[in-house]
Amino acid sequence: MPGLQKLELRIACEPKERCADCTIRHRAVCTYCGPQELALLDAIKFYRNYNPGQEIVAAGEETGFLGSVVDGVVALSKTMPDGRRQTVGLMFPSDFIGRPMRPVAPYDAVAVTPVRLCLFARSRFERVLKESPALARRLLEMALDELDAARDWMVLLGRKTAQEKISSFLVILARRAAALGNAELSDGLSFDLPLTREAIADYLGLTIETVSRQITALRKAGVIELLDTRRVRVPNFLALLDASGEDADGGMID
Amino acid sequence: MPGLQKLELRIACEPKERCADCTIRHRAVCTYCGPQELALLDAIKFYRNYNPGQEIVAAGEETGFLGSVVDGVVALSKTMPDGRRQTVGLMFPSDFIGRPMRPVAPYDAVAVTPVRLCLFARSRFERVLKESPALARRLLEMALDELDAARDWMVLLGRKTAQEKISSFLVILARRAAALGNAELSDGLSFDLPLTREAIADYLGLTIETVSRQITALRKAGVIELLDTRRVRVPNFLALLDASGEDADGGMID
DNA sequence: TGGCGGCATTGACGCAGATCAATCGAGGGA
DNA sequence: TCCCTCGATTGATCTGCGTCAATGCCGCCA
Repeated sequence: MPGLQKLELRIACEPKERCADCTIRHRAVCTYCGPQELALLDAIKFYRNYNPGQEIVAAGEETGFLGSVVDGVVALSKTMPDGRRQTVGLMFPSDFIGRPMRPVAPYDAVAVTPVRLCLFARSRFERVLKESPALARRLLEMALDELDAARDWMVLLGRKTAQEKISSFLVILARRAAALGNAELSDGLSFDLPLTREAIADYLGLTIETVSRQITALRKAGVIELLDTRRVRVPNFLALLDASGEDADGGMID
Repeated sequence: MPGLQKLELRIACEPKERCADCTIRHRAVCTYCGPQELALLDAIKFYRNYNPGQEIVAAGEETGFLGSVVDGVVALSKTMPDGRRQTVGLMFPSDFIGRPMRPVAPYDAVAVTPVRLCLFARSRFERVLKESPALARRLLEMALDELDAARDWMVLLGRKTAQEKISSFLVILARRAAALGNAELSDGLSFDLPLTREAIADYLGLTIETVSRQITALRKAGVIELLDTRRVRVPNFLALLDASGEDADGGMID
C-alpha cells in the first residue's frame, strides 16, 4: 500500500551516528576522506528510512538530495511508455545513489527491503565535493565500478539463457553475502533472496513465471536448495558457477 | 585479415596537430581544460590509427595508454567462454577509451571503421589528472554519461523486441549524424550505417539473420529506405521513433 | 474460523527469434 | 575474364520463453 507507506516516510533527523563508527565508512563515497573532509560530511549528513516497496525517487523528478545506502537494497528501474519495466541496477549498502551535477533522476529508485540512507542536500554535497579531491576520486572510481557492472549485465541481458541469468544472479548474491559475512558457510552456503520473484524478473529481463520455473529447475537439478521461497542454500558453488555460463576460473568464494 | 592489419599498425608520431585546432576539443575529456592544462596534455599526446576490424586492446590485457576517439567508431565487446559475444558500447569521436587507475581492460576494443585515436601514456595521463580538477570533473561527467547510456541499453536488451531494437539503434545513429552534421537533411534524413550486420547483431543482442530480416521489414513498411546496404534514408523520423518503443516526446532531430 | 489478497508455482499453448541452409552480389586477385 | 571470399538476404524449421490460466500457500482481518 504505497499510500500508507508514504505516510510513514520519516524526515528522521535522529541522534547523530558518528561517521567514524559507520558500518560503510571504508567502502562508501567517503572511503578516502581524511578527518577534516569527514567532519564536513558529518556536519551535513542526515538519515532517512524507507519501507519495502516505497519509492525513493521517481524518474524525471528533481532530487534535492543524494547519498549512500547504509542498509537494505534499492532497485533502480526504467519503465517504457507501455509499462514494460527493466531494473538497471541494484544498490546495496555502501553504494551511492544520485549524481552530482545532475538534478533530474533518469530512473525510479525503489526500496526493495527496509532501507536506510545516509543523505546530503545536493547543494551542500556539491560544495564539499569541489573542495575534496578525495571525494571526487572515490566518486569517479565508484562510477567506473557501476559502469563495469552495467556492462556485465548487458552481456547477461543480451546473451544469456534464462537458466544462466538466474544462476548468475544467485552467484552475485552468494558472493556478496559471503563477502559481507551474511552467509551461513557451515553447510554449503546459504543466504537470503532479498527480492520478490517479480523484482528478480525485472532485473533479469524475464517474466515471473520463467523465474519461478528456472528456480525450480535448478532445485530439481540439485544445484540449489530452497529452505523457504526467500532463502537459498548452495551445496556446491562450482556447480552454480558452471550453470551461470561464466568461466569457472578463480571465482571461488572463500 | 588481422595478421595483415597488425603489420599496418602505426606507431605514428606524426607532425603534431594543435589541441586548440582539434575537432573534438570542446567535447572530449579536455573540454574544461584551461590553456595551461591543455598545454600539459598537448605535450604528452600522440596519435595512432587503426584499420576496420583491427584490435585496439584485448580483454584482460594491460593497456599502457588511454585517450580519445578522434575519428571513426570503436566497439567495446565482451565474449563468453563459449564464444557468444555482446557489444557493450560504441565509442564515437570525443568518447574516452580506457580508465584511469585500471590498467587491465575488462573488454575488447575493436575498430569497426578506420579509427584515429589521441592517446596518452597511462602514467603521464594520471600524473596530469592529479593536478587537474578540470580533467577529473570532465572524466566523472563522461563516466556518468556512459553509465546512463549503458542503462538505457539494458532496457533495450532486456525488454525490447527485435524490431524495436533495430529502430532504436537507427534513431541513435540518426540523432548522432544530425548533431554532427553528417546527415543529409535535404530529403528526409540520410546517414551511414558504420557497422556490418554482424556488429549490429552483437550490439543489439540478436543474430545476423534477425537483423537483416528486421531491416527488410522496416524497409517494406516504408519506415526506412536503403540507398545501399550501408546507407539509410529516413523519410519520416517520427515513424521510426514510434517503431523504437520510446515516447514520441520532444525527441525531434531538428 | 473462514474469506481475501498477494506471492509463488505449475500447466498448456503460441510465437518471436534462433538455427540451419541455400543463394546472391560485390569486390579483388590471378 | 573467372573464381573466390565475404557480407547480406531469404527461406524452412525448431525451440525457449512469453502468455494465459488455474491452483496452492500464507498471513491478515473480520
